[in-house]
Amino acid sequence: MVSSSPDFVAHRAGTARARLSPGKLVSLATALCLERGERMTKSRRRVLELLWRAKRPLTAYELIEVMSADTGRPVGPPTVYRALEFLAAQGLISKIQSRNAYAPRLHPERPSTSMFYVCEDCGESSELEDPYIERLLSKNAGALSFTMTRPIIEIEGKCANCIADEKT
Amino acid sequence: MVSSSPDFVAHRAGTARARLSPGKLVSLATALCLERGERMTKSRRRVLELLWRAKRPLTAYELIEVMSADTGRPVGPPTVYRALEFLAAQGLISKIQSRNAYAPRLHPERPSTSMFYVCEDCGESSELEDPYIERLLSKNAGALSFTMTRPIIEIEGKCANCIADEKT
DNA sequence: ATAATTTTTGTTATGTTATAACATTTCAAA
DNA sequence: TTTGAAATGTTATAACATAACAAAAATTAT
Repeated sequence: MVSSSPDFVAHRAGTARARLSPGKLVSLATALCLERGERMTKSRRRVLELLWRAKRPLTAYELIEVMSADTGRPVGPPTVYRALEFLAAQGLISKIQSRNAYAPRLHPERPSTSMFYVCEDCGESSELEDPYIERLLSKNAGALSFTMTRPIIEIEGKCANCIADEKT
Repeated sequence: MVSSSPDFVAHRAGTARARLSPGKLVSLATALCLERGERMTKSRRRVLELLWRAKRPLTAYELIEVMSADTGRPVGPPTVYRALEFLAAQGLISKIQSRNAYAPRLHPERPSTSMFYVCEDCGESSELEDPYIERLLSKNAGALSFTMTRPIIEIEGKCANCIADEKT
């Protein structure tokens, strides 16, 4: 994993939600937690905000680096992994399995599954929801007498920018 | 990761190919490699066979253990990872990202993408192909000006056996 | 056949990702 | 304001994966 420090630009996205400011997003997330009787603590908030501001999904250790720099003291892996686990359980983020990295979900208030289009060159990811595909997958599961609980859909490929760059 | 030793029973599958004997499968794989000017060497063959015989996807370190026991001498991680890399490049296996484990592909001769239904209780996986879903994903990619090269589709849930067990 | 070249494997070391276990602190309810 | 539950800090280690280079095996050219 390359260890350059993350730049802070909004995620690319297929929906309006992508344009929420970090503050707004954190407010929304906090409200969701409140509704659910969960606590949006300092490190959880910080992790969510860092993921939201990042240009691409970040690894746990990238978060650890930034948060350690933040506080001037070393932050242990469990701190970050616990925050990630919590945020994922609340549907606020998803793990990008193919990169061992974590991305914020654009519509945490929705139960529907996020699909991620991940550029194999630059690592940027775009999130999309497609309930129709989700239903098809669930239907296929049925044919196997399998009960679907959590689809993981990650599309590797190249983003428009990287394709353009290749041609120059 | 639990480290119990793998049992050797055929993968569950949605197609006839699942019933190929390990010998037949290895022959087919060898033939494919030959066509392509690639070599099916001893450790590659052994890894493929172990994955084919296993009841569920195996981790690299499970393979290392078995192969070390096989030969009476320690097998290093690079040996296994290199074989896995080769087999994946030939379309003979897929990595199950959500479990850091590896499964054989039922139809290595086909270019189409495999989807894996993975039981979160017992770890068994069933493979399915669905060109229609693949086309939908590719179409969505287009809407993002994204060129799809490799979809990763893993469905977590519960297999029929584990659901039945729960009810007893 | 044998030298030269390429591919594969062996070996050692290390890098990266993630969790276990237990002490301490924080927070909210009683 | 105690008390109990949840969250965090800290240390250690487990689990997953690759880099770098030496040795061996297979392939090709001579």
